[in-house]
Amino acid sequence: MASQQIEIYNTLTRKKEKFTPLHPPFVGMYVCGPTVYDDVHLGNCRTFISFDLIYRYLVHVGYKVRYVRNITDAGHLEGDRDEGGDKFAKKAKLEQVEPMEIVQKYTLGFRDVMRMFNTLPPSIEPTATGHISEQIEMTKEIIAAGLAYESNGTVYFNVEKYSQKNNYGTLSNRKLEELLEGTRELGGQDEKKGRLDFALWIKAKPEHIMRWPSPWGIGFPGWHIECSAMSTKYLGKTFDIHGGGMDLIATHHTNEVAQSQACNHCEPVKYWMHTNMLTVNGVRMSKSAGNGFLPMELFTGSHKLLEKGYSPMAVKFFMLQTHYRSTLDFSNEALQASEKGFDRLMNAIRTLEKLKVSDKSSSDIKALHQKCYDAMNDDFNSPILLANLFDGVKTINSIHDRKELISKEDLSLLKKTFRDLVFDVLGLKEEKISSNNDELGNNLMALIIDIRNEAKAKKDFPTSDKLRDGLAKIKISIKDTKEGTTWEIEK
RNA sequence: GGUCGGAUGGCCGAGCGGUUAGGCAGAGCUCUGCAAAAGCUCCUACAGCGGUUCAAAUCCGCUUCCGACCUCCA
Repeated sequence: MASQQIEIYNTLTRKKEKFTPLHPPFVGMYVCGPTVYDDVHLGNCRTFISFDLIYRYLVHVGYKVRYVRNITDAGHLEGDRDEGGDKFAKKAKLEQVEPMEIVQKYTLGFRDVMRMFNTLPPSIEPTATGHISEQIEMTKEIIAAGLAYESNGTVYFNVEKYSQKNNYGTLSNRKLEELLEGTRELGGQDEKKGRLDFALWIKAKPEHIMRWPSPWGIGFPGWHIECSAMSTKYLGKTFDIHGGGMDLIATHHTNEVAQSQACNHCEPVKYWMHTNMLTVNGVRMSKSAGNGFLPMELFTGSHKLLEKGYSPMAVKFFMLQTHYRSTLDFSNEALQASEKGFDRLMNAIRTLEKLKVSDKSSSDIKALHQKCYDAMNDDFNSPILLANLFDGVKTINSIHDRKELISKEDLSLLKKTFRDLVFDVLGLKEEKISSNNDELGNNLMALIIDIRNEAKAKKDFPTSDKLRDGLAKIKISIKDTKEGTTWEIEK
C-alpha cells in the first residue's frame, strides 16, 4: 500500500482531489506519446519528463504502476478535420523512404533522447499500427451502439447524437453550442453529417501507402481511436490516470472520452492530468510555429538562439524547477541559472557522503524529510521539493564546515531523503566524473596534484597555477579543500 | 469573436488569507598564496484602481497588458 496521500489536479473537475486508485495497490496510467514522423522537440520532452516524475513518485511511494505510453505511427493527417495528407507518407516521400522507415528512425531517436534525459521506459509502449484490429473492433462497437456511421468508406463519430445522452465538452468545459460556433459550415458534398463529427476510420486514397482492410474497405484508423483502443486493452474500460499535453484537451482527449464512453458505456478515466506548454519568448514552442528546439541542438549548443550547450540533466533540472501545470519560458539566462543550481545540488550530495556524525543534530532533519514529501504529495510540486532540498544543501554544507551537527540516525535519514528524491523520484543523475576506473588517468592526476602541491609548498605559485590553468583548459577542475586537493572532469 | 489561464524582486520561478519560498545574478565579509568551493550578511517584489477582512501577492469587482485553445501539434 502507498505510504503517502497524494493529491492530484484533475482536469475533469478543475480542482485538486485526493488520489485513490480504482484497484490499489495497482495504478493504471496512460500518457499520449509522440507522433513519430519527425524529431521530438523540447516541448514534447517536457511532457514526458513531467509524467516520468509522476510515474517515479507513484512507484516510489509503493504503487504498482502500469505505465502505458503509445507511439503514434499511423493515422495522423496534417490537415484539419480528417483531411489532408498523411504525415508519415509526406515525410517518407520527402526523405525517399518507406513510411515505416520514418517511424523506425524517429521512434529510435525519441527513445535515445528520453534515455539521455534519464526517464524510465514505460511498462508498455504500444503502437497504433500494431493495434489495427483492436481499433476496427472498437469502431464496430461504436457503430453498433448507434453512435457512428459509415459514409463512402469512412466512419464518423456522431457527436450530436452522442451529446443527447452524454456531455461531450466536459474536459474542455464547453457546451456543444459553443463548440459548434467555432466550426465552419459543411459543404454540400461533405461526407459528415455533423460539423463536429470526427473520423474513426478513414478510407485510403489510391496513393496512400499505409493501409489495412476493414469492414468498410481499405483504409486506416483515425487519430483519436488508437488511444481509446490501446488504453482499454491494457488498462481496462476505466483506469486511474490519463495524461498528455494541455493542447490535447480540446480535441484529442475530448474525442477519446466520447469514443470510449460510446464503446464501453462508462467513464474511461478517473483522473485527467495535463502538462502545460514550453514557451520561447512567451510563445508556445510548436512544430507549426517553427520555434522548436531539438534536444540535440540544446545539448550541443548548435541552435542559433543559444550561447552554449546545456547538459541533459541541467535541462531536466530547469524543467523540474517549474510546476508541470505552469508554462515554462525558455531563455539562456534561465538555463544558465539551472545549470549552476544543478551543480550545487550535486556537489552537496557528494559532500553528504563525507559528513561526520555527532551525538546530536542541530537541525530538524525529520521535518525537512516531511516537507519534501508534502511537496510531492501536493500535485507533484517539484519546485517546492527542490526548494526544500536546497535548504538541505545549506544544512549539508554547514555540517561539513563544522557549523552544524548531525546525529548518526539523522545522517542516514538525510542521505536516504536525498538519494530517494534526487535520484529515484526526480530522476537526476551525476554527470561529472571525479574518479573512475581509468587507472592511468587516476595515477596521472595523482602525480600532477602531487607536483602542484610541492610547488605550492615551495611557494612556486607560477608553477602551481600553470598546472591548474592547464588542466582547466582540458576541462579538469582543481579544488584545494581542507581535506586535500580534489579534481573532476567537466562534462 | 467564444472559452480558459496568466501578470510576482535584475532574471527564472513557488505561493491559494497572517510565516524568509528556492535557484541564478549583484554587493560586502570569512576561509584561501591566489582561485574555486563553502558559510554568513545585504538587496526583499507581488500590473493598476477600488472593495471585503483584525489581516490580501493570496478573496471579490473593474481596468490595462500577455498567452493558450477553438485548425495538425506534448
